Amino acid sequence: MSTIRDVAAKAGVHPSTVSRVFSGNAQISESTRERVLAAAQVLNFQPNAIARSLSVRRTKTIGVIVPHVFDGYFTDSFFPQLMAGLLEVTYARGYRLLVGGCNGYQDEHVQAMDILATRQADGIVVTSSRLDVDTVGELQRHNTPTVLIGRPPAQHANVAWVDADNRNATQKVVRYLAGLGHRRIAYVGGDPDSSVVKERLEGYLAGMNEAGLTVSEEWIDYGYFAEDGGYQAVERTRRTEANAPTAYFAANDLMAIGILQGLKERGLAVPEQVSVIGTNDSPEAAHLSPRLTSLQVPYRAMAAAAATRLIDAIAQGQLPRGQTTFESQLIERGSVSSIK
Amino acid sequence: MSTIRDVAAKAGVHPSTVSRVFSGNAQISESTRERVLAAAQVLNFQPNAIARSLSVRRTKTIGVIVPHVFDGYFTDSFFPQLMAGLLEVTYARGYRLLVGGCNGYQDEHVQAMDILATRQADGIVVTSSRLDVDTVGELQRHNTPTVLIGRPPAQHANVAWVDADNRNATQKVVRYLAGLGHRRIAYVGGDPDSSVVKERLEGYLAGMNEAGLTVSEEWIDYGYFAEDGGYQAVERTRRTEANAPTAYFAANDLMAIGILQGLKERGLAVPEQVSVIGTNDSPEAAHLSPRLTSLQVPYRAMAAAAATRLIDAIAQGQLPRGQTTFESQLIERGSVSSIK
DNA sequence: CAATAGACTGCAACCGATTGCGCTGATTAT
DNA sequence: ATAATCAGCGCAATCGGTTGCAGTCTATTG
Repeated sequence: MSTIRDVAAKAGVHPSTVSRVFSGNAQISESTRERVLAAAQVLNFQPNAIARSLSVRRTKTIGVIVPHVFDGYFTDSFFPQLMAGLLEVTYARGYRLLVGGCNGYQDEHVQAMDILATRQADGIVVTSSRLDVDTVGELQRHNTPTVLIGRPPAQHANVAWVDADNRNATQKVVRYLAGLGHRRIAYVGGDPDSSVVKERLEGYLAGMNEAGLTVSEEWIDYGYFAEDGGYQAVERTRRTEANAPTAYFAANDLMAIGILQGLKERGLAVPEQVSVIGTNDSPEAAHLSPRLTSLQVPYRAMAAAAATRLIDAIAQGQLPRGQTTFESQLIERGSVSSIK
Repeated sequence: MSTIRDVAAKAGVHPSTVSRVFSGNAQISESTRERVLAAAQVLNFQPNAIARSLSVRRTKTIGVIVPHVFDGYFTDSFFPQLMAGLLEVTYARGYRLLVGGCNGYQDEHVQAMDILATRQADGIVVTSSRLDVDTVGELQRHNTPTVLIGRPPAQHANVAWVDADNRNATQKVVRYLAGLGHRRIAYVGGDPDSSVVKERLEGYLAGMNEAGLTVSEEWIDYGYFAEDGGYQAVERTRRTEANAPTAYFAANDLMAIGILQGLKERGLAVPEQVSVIGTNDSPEAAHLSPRLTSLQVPYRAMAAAAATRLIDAIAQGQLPRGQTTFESQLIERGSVSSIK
């Protein structure tokens, strides 16, 4: 591989001139430009991005950590949409994505810090916020370009984030269900330590309250985002049939599928006897029977917005700011009906 | 951010000593090690990975290009499985993944070359091989660590690759269908310019031949991996009902879903009247009705193998070699029945 | 015609690590 | 007691670009 000095020698100029020719932003006479380009051509010269990064202290890369050990992570539609949104804008802006695995929330934090501390990326988007690991706090303390997908714990008021309207959307779902006459509505969340799940729970509680419904502890369960968790949630929520929910809201479609399955095995018809609403509008939702009504969260748009905000900030040499909430949309299909 | 020299100054040693302490592989007395570590501690020193990369000419990163403009790419289960497999091993080996978008096959080639030429990654895994863009050839010409997922065109015999047994698996599927009494079997491929699709077509032809069945041109169609393509494929393959296929094999589940839909609209019952087999065993396959029989291709394992082979080669400072074929497995569900 | 303003390009000091070589002092072998 | 060995560490060159500063040359202005 040839270097800038090889080209300089061949073209009879100083290396700095070659550099200027390739970085574009300098006054170079047409004749020397041509000579340099010709020399580069025959030497098959390509500037070394690593050397450039070292010099300009910019990598044109943004980092993202994915918890590769959670199988469901790749099955759920969140991940593909996240990547799609991220790539859409990184590509358009001439950036690339540095993706690292991690084996849990604690490690996500370690990996994120590592990527930034070692200057492998210009900024990072972090996708999970859990209350037990203060990733956000440390990221802030290090003054490092970060934008979250998902709202941070309250103590970090001025981090940049994009988020879905988890609380409101859930409240709306409950309102919708209550409007159809449902009085016993179950909330099946994912990981109870994640902030999304907490926000949704708040929305659920608010919605129940708004509708004048008292909630029974039995209706609140956690399926940890897995199909089996949804399945078990129906067992746990239906100990006494008199108090059993007539509607379920699940924090993703995988759990909703588990719920559908559990209901079916108990001989309960959906939507005639029990209604079910999932979240994420994953590809399979439209193909289940009954077709699953699902709360569509615009993850792709959120990811794109996050990347845009991050890259804008990096370009201007400052920390990202701003916080945007995206509206979710209920995709009504066939898994919900009213109570007569 | 502090540098190795800051630490050296504070610890009263030479920068090279600090370097040796951090890279681990050198004789350093316990006392100086401690002093250096202490100094690093208070200065919050983290070695700059970019500088290190420049010096050692290794980035601990492997590249992969994803065609982010194809919507279906993110909906299909190939992408998540690819990433899962790649991350699983890159993580374990202390590598990270550099992901770049691209807007088509030609651009995939450009991006791949760019990542390598500019030394942003130590190697690359390329996922598509089309005959009209000679990515593989150029990659080889540049002597750059590459492993393909998918078999390259015949002229590049000694590239490293992992692939599914596309030809054989398809032949087996046809044999299976023929064994059930089907005589008019359709093949609905994806992009006809991709080598996977060509291999599958060969397998299809071989299977038909083996079963002593003559194939009608009308049974071969291309849905370009999209649901709508599958839908249209049934229109095109059923011009004359007398010659209409009694079984469909689709190159992914998305197209199979389209086929299911098209069949339904024509009032054809699956599997009673027509059988359908998809490919990829995507999450929705198990939840369709009828539940879709699908050819499961072990993409995750293939990706993991590709990454392993690549990293092994990089670690030994040589080019990856070796070619492995993975067996696909037919997951039998409810969309196939025999012809009486 | 002298002075001044650009336009080009070279110089050299970085960016932040790594590493072969050599020196010093202590330990072990003879 | 001397020589040989080796652990431990410093020196300085190197990886491949970038960029502020200054010098040269040409063109323009008064």
